[in-house]
Order: sequence, then C-alpha cells, then structure tokens
Amino acid sequence: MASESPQYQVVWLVRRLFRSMAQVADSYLAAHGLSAADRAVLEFLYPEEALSVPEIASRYQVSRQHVQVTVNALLDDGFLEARPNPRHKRSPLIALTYVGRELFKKIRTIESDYVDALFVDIPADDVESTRQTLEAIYFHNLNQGDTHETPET
Amino acid sequence: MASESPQYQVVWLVRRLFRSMAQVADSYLAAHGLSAADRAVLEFLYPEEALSVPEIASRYQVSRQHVQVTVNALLDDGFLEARPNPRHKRSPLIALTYVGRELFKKIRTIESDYVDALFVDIPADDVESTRQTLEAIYFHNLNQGDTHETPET
DNA sequence: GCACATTTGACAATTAAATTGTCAATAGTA
DNA sequence: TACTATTGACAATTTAATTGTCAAATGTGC
Repeated sequence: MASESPQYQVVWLVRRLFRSMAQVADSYLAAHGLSAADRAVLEFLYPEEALSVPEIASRYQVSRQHVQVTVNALLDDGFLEARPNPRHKRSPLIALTYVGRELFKKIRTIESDYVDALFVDIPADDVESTRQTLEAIYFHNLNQGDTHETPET
Repeated sequence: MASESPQYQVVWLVRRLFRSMAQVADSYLAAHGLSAADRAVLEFLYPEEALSVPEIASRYQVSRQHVQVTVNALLDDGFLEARPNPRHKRSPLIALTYVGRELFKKIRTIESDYVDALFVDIPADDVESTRQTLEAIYFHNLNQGDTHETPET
C-alpha cells in the first residue's frame, strides 16, 4: 500500500473505512432492531419528506421490491405511516411517525457521539477540505459509472 | 444533509462513495470472473506475500471458512498456488501464480484509470490532506470499535 | 515419546440482503 | 374508453457470508 498513489490510497481508505464503520453501525442498529436498509429508509424520510416506495427505491439505488419489504416491516413496527398520495392514488406516501422520528433521532445521537470520537483531533479545516474533496469525487463517480436508472425491463 | 456537521457529512460521503464505487468495481471484476472477495484475497497476496488461509482470514476480518472457499476456487482457476508451509505442515502457504499476478495487475490498471478519472481535477495537496485525514479516522476507528479478533469459540 | 488440546480443511446448513420474475389491480394517458 | 405503465404482493433465486461439525493432523506440556 505504501507504494500506491495518494489517489489510490484515498480509494483504499474509503473501502476499509466503510467496512469497519459498517461493523460498528450494524451493532448499534441491531441493538435497536434495525438493519442498514431500515436505517437508510428512515434517513431518506427524516427531512420531513413523504415519499412513495418507488421514489425511495430510486433514491436508494435499490430494487423497488426490496424497499417495499423494508417499508412494510417498518409500517408494521409503527415507525412509518402511509398517507394518501395526491399524485398516485394507489401508491401511498410513506412518512415517519412520531415514534419513528424519535427512533431515528436516537440513532443519530449515537452516531454523532461516535463520529465526534473519530474526528476528535482532526482540525476543522482538514475536515472541511476532506469533505469538499470527497464530494467532488462522489459527483464524478455519479457522472461516470452510474446509470441512476432502474428500468425494470 | 445540508444541516449536518462537516464531520457527519464526511462519514455520509464515505458510505455513499463506497456504495457507488462498489457498483463500478463489481462490474469490472465480474467481467474477469471475480468477486469482491476474490479481489481482496488477491490484494492481500499481491505484495509477494505467501499466507496460510487462516492468516488471510484474520487480516481480511472474515471467517476462515469463507476465505477457504474463496481460496479453493482461485486455486482451481490457477490464480493461486499452494506451497509447503515451514511453520504448519498441514496448512500450506497460498501465493499468487504468474497468471494470478498478471490478472491482479490488469485489475489494478483498470482501477488506476478509473481512479485517475475520479480525481482528475482535484489538486494534489487536497488529495494528500484527504488521505491523511481519512487515515487518521481509520486508525481511530480501529482502536475504538474493532476487536480485530475471530475467536471461533 | 505420549497424551491431549488446538488448528486446519472440508463439508453442510443457515442467515441476511438483495435481485429477478410474475401477476393482478389500478392508475395515468392517448 | 381502450391501452400501456406502475404498483404492491408474493415467490424463487442469488450471493456473500456465518455458524456448526468432524476427522485428520499438528503443536505442546510433560
């Protein structure tokens, strides 16, 4: 790894960081009875948005059917509710319930503490420049490899 | 997302970047008949190292049995070879064959081109500072959440 | 050198996340 | 109104990985 370009090392670090952060995330999510997919759905709905299942699926880049199963389970648990959808009468808008919103807040608190510990000795300037760099790469990646479509045909 | 701390945004970006990079990686790996797990094993052995299966497993943070299956398949494909292990007579050292090494070089070339495109307009200074920041976070994470052990009991 | 606990490879069963396929009902649209 | 597309439900499949088990081989303490 020492002989690699710094660019490649950044990519390598993103991979390793994701893996080890995911392990941590899985443990605190499991403690609340949630999976990573559950968390992702809650996150999409957290900014007071109400989205239909197909809309969530296209944002999460995951199959409509998978999101449907996840959402149904969260509806059963009372973390989500279905509201009438003015645009599609069959496909309701899915939104967080009060309980669901409180749950996600709690998750976010846990995560904030964890993230604060990770960044404890990193200067704010470095964090900001890292954020900008990763953001630029992320948008590059979107424009390159991704189709961002799920044609289902 | 706009209301989040830059620290949290970095974590968020790592997650999203990993996902979208993994999609790209899966496609070019699949084109060479490899999985992400195959690639990881090749990567561990690429620096002329020869490791036993349990050694690879403990580095890859994955179960011994899973690595065994992956390694066996790569042995069958001729990308890996088993060499006598001076330290454990039953458990051979696994190493890349010439073909396996060439395959991984090819993978790395594809990845380099892809990475170069991602970073095309990012100044070298920013890349380096991003690398350092992510590295620091990565080591924090290791010291926090990880047990780095697979006791199997 | 011998008894014994441990490691290893092989194999099987299971789990979890996700995809793909299919279908009937419904919705939007020409 | 007829027709195509979308949606939710359900089933089957795929893939990556874990866990469990076992016999053989290994290393270790005495």
